[in-house]
Amino acid sequence: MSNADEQTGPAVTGSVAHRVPDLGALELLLAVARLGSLGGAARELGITQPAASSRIRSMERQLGVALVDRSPRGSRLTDAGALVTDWARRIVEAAEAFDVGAQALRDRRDSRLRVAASMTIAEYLLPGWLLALRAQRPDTAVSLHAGNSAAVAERLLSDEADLGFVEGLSVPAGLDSAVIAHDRLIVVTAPGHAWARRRRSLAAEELASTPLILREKGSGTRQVLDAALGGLARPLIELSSTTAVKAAVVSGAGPAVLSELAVGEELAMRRLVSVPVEGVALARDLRAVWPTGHRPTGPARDLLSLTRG
Amino acid sequence: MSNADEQTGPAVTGSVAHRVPDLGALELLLAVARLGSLGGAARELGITQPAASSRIRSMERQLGVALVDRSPRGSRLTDAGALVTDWARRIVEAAEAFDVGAQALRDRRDSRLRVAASMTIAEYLLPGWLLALRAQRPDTAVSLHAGNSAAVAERLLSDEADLGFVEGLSVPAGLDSAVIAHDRLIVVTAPGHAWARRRRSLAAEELASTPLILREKGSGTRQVLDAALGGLARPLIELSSTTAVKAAVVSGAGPAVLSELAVGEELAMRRLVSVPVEGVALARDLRAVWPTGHRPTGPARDLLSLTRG
DNA sequence: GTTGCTCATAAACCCAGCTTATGCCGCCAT
DNA sequence: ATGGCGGCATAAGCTGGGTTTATGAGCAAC
Repeated sequence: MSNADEQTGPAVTGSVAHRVPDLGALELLLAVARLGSLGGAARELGITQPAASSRIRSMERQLGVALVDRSPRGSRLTDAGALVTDWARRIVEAAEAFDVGAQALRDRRDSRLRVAASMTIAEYLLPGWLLALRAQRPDTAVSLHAGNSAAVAERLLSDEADLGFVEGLSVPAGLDSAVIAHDRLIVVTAPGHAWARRRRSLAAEELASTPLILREKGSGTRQVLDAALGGLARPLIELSSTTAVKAAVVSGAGPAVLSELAVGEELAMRRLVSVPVEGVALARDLRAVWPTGHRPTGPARDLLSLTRG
Repeated sequence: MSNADEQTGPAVTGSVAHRVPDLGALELLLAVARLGSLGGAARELGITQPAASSRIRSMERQLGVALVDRSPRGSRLTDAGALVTDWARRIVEAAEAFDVGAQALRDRRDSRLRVAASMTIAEYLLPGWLLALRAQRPDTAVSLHAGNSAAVAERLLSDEADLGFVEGLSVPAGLDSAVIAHDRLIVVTAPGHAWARRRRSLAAEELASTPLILREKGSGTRQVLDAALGGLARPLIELSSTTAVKAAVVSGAGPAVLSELAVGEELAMRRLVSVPVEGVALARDLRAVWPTGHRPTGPARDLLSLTRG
């Protein structure tokens, strides 16, 4: 009760935006870490040195932690500052992916490369590819449309797109394709779930007989799973987005089957655990596609070669 | 030459912060997506409806994309809006991890749980654990210090910390421990590297005879690698941070050996590719540690149980 | 000493985002 | 039909955080 300025919600709940420095400040911090000087970082970002100084200072005040050791001949990160900078880098990287994706979403007539992609690929893979493409060919303007396989095929065939990406079992008619990667559906649980401690693989029938958290019928993921199990997947709940499914699994509601792409980050952070399965064909190809005979050239070729390495 | 406001750098280079909506706007967008109404989202975030309306509108103007379909009885995301929202969610999640980590870094005397952790664990794993802990026990104040194994041990033994986390081959004297996860060093290359296409495992001597991008001698990762290879690791370059090593590998400079934790996200996004190796012991345990005899209780026990699931 | 780098402080300015106050539209229950 | 309610948009006015310019002070190398 010593604090009076708290009327809504319990404890520290509330928008995180007021507790996290804005992107400009985080970017500035990364520049300071890299260049070893406030003024240098300021120059790189096109602001003046006092602006940088004040911004770092207000960030330290906001966080309640000293981030940089200033000296008359440069600035170095404190130990806490190094850790904060690492966490900040993840935010900025996510922002870069957002940026390059959002730029591609904007309909521009001058696009030199028009891409059509399935939702999953557009969401998880494409931003990384576009960043790599921008690094190689900085002035390639890209436009992006996301949709299901049929929509991708339609855009390609009506010459509204130069290159497409689809995931799934079959290639739409009229298109040539190249496999660029493999995706697997994997069984995931919260780290606390009994399956998380298994050492032996799960048998197919065990998976089929256990109620799972699933996407609604008709979703791509659900189709592949049902096909692999023979139409038997038993729902514990059905949810309408991959995000909702992930949240339910993390909260311990039960196991789910999701694309490796969708849960890669959660697995890396150990928020989810993957359970080995045997005897079920849960692999599917990710393919680049283009109209039959029209081999990608120019920017499309550049992007294609990036996706395959 | 049609643009006059361009004096430094080529093309669209420059701080991403001006091209990406700020965290508050992204959080608002997520709330709109979840609640299906601008006003509802505004209420949840504690602002007025016109503020939300104006903010979404200016975000749409900034991105040049319509995000929300407004109707007199609610708002739904457009297709592009759904994609943008997915990308935005990654930024906000990174910001939440930043927030919970930064709060723990602040030295607070009233902390009910004092944690000491190695850098790698503090950077990659701890924010997730702290978020889970906050979800379970919202009013547990946590403080965090990061350092090497010896520093962690010292803080525990001098009763400046209640629970520690270390990675490495041995447990410091005077501490009890529990293995909470396993980490492996893995060989990674850019997707374009020759090794990325290998199907057969790499032999130990092949790894030892190839120049690698390495952390400097004395780093934990380097020690484990040298031990596993018998002190033979041959440097192509030596860099002083994991981040720098990753950047070098992504840019195609050569292969490196890094902790699975450090590259998990890059692998998921296919920015890096892992190369299987055989005959080399690159595994190490991640351990929770505490002073011998003093089994963790209270908040420390809560956190410990989260880390093991 | 002088030059050149570093960072800090102070004062003035500007704009993004906020609130309050209003209006319009469509649905639903009376 | 006719309120009433919930949803969104517009307009006007305020505030504060981040910016710039201008200046000062510490330390190093010449």
